[in-house]
Amino acid sequence: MARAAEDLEEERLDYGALAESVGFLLRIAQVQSFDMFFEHLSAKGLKPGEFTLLWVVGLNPGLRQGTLARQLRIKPAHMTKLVQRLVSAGYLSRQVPEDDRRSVRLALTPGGEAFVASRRDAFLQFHAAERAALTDDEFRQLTALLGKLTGIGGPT
Amino acid sequence: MARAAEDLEEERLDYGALAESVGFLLRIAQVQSFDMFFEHLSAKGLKPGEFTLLWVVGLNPGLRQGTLARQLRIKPAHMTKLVQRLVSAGYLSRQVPEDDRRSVRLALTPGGEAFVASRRDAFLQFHAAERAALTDDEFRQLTALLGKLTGIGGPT
DNA sequence: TATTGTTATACTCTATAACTATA
DNA sequence: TATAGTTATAGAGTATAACAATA
Repeated sequence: MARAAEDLEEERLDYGALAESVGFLLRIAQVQSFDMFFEHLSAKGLKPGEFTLLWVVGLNPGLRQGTLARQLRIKPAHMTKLVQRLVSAGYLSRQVPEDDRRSVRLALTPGGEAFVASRRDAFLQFHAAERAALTDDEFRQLTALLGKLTGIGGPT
Repeated sequence: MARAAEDLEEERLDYGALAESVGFLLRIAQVQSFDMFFEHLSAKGLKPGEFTLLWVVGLNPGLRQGTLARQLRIKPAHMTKLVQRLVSAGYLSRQVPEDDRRSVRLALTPGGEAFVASRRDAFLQFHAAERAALTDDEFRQLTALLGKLTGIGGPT
């Protein structure tokens, strides 16, 4: 080979079939997105996993812990620790219902409500920044396709 | 069991703006994809990160370690450990070039070549399984959009 | 001084399995 | 017996910062 200078090599590698691998592209895109999240929101004390959990519980109060774990693809063992952390922080409350005392139902505390509300704008702003790289059409296509892959969202 | 109520709760949560968040959907889709990767390929001793690295080095021999880290969005500190592991496994060789003795250039060993070659079919099969959930059109749209987001692939 | 890669520490998340308490 | 959640351990990946060698 030896046809390439170093900066050319920097710009465009040969990925072969990997360039058409959904899994690989998802991985790269997701890591980029996390970087962007931290750039925008780490100063506000937000972590993607924690904020997502609080957000979803806020919209679905009384949700069972296991249901949440399955929906967010978080492993039960990790969910336990995540919930403990957010309970300690005063954002989340746990309630064991009478009809099935094995389970745990989650809700935001007033402090949790306030925390989500105060970060809501920053989160939506980040959301908008992610859209910036795409046209409106592309954005709709992408969210629809990812929604189809994940079973989330779909026709709203 | 109050099965009806549980199924309903299980099926469709309210995600609010999160259902249209590219970052959130990427995260869920990517976790699913990793699960699928492990189902198909963990028996072959493949891990996504390691196989990707070997694959790309195989297609771009003499690649600099730092270039690879930036392209694959792997942090330098982690890249060092990843490379050490693959060198120990006998799949990767390191060479310090004369013209810049700070840098490291990577190539597959014969063992590494054989390893990638022997897993190539299983990897392409996994790749095909990921496509199965989408029509050809949707697949092309998705890879094109992710390619645009990541700067990988694009017009070949 | 800046860059390349290494080392070290800490944290997040995942994988797995054993455990409890309920059903 | 099965299910919901917990605990414990190991590992993969990331963030951060300090560091050595080289440019």
